[in-house]
This record gives sequence, C-alpha cells and structure tokens, in this order.
Amino acid sequence: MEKMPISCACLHDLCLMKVPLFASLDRDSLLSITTQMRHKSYAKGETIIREGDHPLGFTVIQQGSAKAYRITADGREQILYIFPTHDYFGARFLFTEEAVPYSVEALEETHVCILSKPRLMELLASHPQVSLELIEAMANRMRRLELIVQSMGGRNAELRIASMLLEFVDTFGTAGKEGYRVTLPLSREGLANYLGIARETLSRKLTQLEEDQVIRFLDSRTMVVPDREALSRLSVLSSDQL
Amino acid sequence: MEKMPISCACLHDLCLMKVPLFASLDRDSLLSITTQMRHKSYAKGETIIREGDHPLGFTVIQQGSAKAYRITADGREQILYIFPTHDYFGARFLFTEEAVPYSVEALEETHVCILSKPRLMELLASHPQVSLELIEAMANRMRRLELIVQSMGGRNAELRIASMLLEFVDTFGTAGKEGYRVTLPLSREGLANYLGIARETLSRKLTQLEEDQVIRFLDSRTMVVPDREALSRLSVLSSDQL
DNA sequence: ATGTTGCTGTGATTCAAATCACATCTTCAC
DNA sequence: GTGAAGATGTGATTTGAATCACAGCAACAT
Repeated sequence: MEKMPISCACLHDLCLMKVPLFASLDRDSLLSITTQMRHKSYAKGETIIREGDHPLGFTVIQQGSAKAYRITADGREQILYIFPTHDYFGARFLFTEEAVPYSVEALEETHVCILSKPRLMELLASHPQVSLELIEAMANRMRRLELIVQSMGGRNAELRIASMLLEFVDTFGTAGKEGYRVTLPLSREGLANYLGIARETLSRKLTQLEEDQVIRFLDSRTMVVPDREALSRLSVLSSDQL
Repeated sequence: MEKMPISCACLHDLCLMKVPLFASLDRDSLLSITTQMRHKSYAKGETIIREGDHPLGFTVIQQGSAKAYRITADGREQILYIFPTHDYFGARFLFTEEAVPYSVEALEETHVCILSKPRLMELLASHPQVSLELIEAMANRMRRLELIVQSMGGRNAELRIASMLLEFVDTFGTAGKEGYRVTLPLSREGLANYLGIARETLSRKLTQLEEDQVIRFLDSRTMVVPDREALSRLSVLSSDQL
C-alpha cells in the first residue's frame, strides 16, 4: 500500500469497481486505470462540458448526477440524458465527432473521473473484454433512446410523461411496502424540458395522474408509485416485454 | 477456388467488404465469415423479423432496404429506422434482450446475410478490431438517435420534416448540378409514421416547402434539394457542426 | 421575520396539428 | 383498356397542447 499523490477518494474506494463497464477487470488493472484518470469536482449548476468544446474524454460520475442538454433553435433547452451516480458519458462522441455535441451540467455536488481518449483506446485494445462491456452498455443506451423516440412519436403528452416516470422509477426508485419511492432529479421546468413539452402541461397532467391514483406526491420532488404496472400500462411499454 | 454449396452471390461479391464494420478484415477472414452466414431473400413488403420473435442474429442487408417499426398502443405504426443497402441491424438487441423489440420489413426485393449470435461473439472475441468498429458504428447510430430525439422535442412539424429530409439527402441523395436528387424510401403515409405526425400535415408542409423553393418534386417519390444549407437551417442542426 | 427570488399550479385564450371528409390521381390486376 | 384499391392533396372542423397571465408557496439571504 504505497502512498499516492491523488487527492480524491477514488483510489481507496476504487470507485470504478461500481461501474459495470469495468466489472471484468481485476483489482490491479482498476488501480492502474484510476491513476491514469483526472479527477474533478463540480458544484450544483456548474457546467462540466459545454457544447462545442473539445471533448474531455470518457467521464465517469463517481458521485452526484448530471444532465446533458442542447439549446434548440427557438431557445428552449432540450434535455437528452440524465446521468445518475456511477453512470458515464463521453464514449459515444469520442468516436463520432471533434466537438462535444451537448452540454453537461451538474445537478448537485458532483465528482467525476476522466479518462483521456488515448488512454481509453489503449484500454480497449489491451482488454477486449472491456470492449464487449462497452458494446453492451451502448446497446442499453440505444434501447433507451429507441423507447424515447417511440414515446415522442406518440401523440399525447400523458404517454410521454408516463414513460419518463417509469424510467425514473427504474433508475432512482427504491422499493418500499407502499410501492416505489422516487426522488425526481429535476424541477418541473426541467422535466418539461426533458420531455419537450410545456411546463404547464406537465403540471396539469401530473395533477391528473395523482387524481387517478397512479402516483402520489409527498412533496414536489418526492413521488410514490403504488403500482408500477398501472404506470407501465400508460407508457409506451404497454403490452410489452420486460 | 473450390466449389461452395451456397446459392447466393455473397461469396463471389464478398458483399461484406462493402460493410464498414468489416473493413478491417482480410479477404480470408471475410470468406470464412461469409460461409458461416445464413442467406435469405425477401419480397417487397415481407417481414424479416417480427416484434417478439427470437432474434435471428446480426443481419447485414446485402441488397435492398428495410424499415424497422413498432405498433403503438393507439394502433399507429412508429417507424424507428430505415436501413439502406449495406447497413445492418440486430447487434443492439442481441446484447439487450431475449425478444426482438421491433419488426423489420423489406421495402423492396431484399437479400440479407445473417450471422448467429454465437458466431458474432466468436468474431468479436477473435478480432478485437471488429469490436472497435462496432463501437464506432453504434456511436454513429446513437448520434442519429440523439438528433431525432432533439428534433422530436422541437415544437413544430416543419423542424422534424426538415431534419428527416436532411437525413435522406445524406443517406439516399446523389449530387447533381442542380443540387441533390433524393429518392424517398417511403410513401407519404410511411414518412408521416417515421415522424410520428399525421399524413395530411406532412402533405401540407411538403407543399409549403416546395412553394418556398427549399425542395422540388419531380414525382411524388423523387425530390431535388437545390440548396442543402437552406434545408439545414430549417432543421435541428441550425447553427451546428458538420 | 421579512423581503426577494424562483418554483409551482391553474384559469383563459390562442394556435398548430389531428381528424374528418372527399375529390383526384396512381398503380396494378385482369 | 377498364375497374378496383391504394396513395395523395386539400378544405372544414375539432382538439390538445402552447402560450399568456397571475396568484400562492417554498427557499434563501439578510
């Protein structure tokens, strides 16, 4: 156990162990990768990368959460992803473009670890198993994007909302005896931007869903879903697998 | 040159050579993979895979084109992808689910080559370079999905239509002296289903775009785009890279 | 506690797109 | 060629969501 000149807790925690992508690596490889990473912290609301920047590299969220968004032609903010703790981003656009295609902003106090593109390439070359894991991770993200496209193709707002809530149940929800408890990662405004609908419409529909007993709010950020199935029936997954 | 008991022309053409995914492989590897593939043909309108089926495997479109779609809760057909010649599908859902998540239907006479899941896995294990190519291919598809999500988050139909037309220009367009000539892969009904809007709305907006000289129709399936930039300005890419 | 600022719900109004309805125009089979 | 079935354009009407407007609330700093 030699001393390392790294300020963050990643080495002791071996934070990367929590990331499924690196699950196949042994402890030594993890240690070596960790020392190759740059570690940074961001306050709530701070921008991690800005659209058009040069890519930082493959970025793992060690602690905290973040949103990825673009500003549309009409000035609205379209949110594309919400990254929870232990999620990561940057793999996709390291392979496709010179400039970062969207901004990423911390939703709370957030610590990230960054692996530069050359290091990531080395890692993929030397550990083919990680390539396979990355393929699987990208496949999962594509699956999610496909579901979103589907839900956005749907005509009514309720469908989109239900699909989003279901996603949150599965990402941020904790099971309890009265159903799933979910802390929403965004304000109403943020949720509306995620769905690409107006904040007012979202408000009204949420009230309606609460009247219909599909959801219940403890406070504006905390929601209880007594019956996941009921929500699922309203979503794009109705009559669906998984 | 020994005789091979394979009816299709893949071996002589070495059709896989045209697929960027396999660009890094030498001739012998390609030959060996080709012999491992199953080859099938479909008439226009025939279903290649049906939602809920067991996955066929990784599928390359050797000749022809196809659409991937799901039927939504309200009975509409939501098109997710249009696969042109030399494109492929199936990699994503081999990694994520047991059942195929959407149906794929031939848009014309179409020939495909199918690599079973175990063979694909062997290939990825034995040729790490192919894994990297696959990651890149998936990254590109994700980029496209992200653009679609963005355009669907946009409020007006015109934006979505312009984004789709731009995609077609880049996929199916041929440059000529009067601009790009594009043969649309779908009927108006199909295009509307791709965008998740009503056929009538699409018709009206196309007429309007033609009045505004952004596009011109030679016949209902053939379009000329005199100025790609003009179209791009209407799309989600306005003020954008690439 | 007090004012300031931002977040949220809700009514009234407007508007873009869906729907309905129907008249061409194509395609294709026979 | 002729008729039938499907594809397309366009008007009239309806409708769901956006927008506008504002009041109540929570969070926070002083």
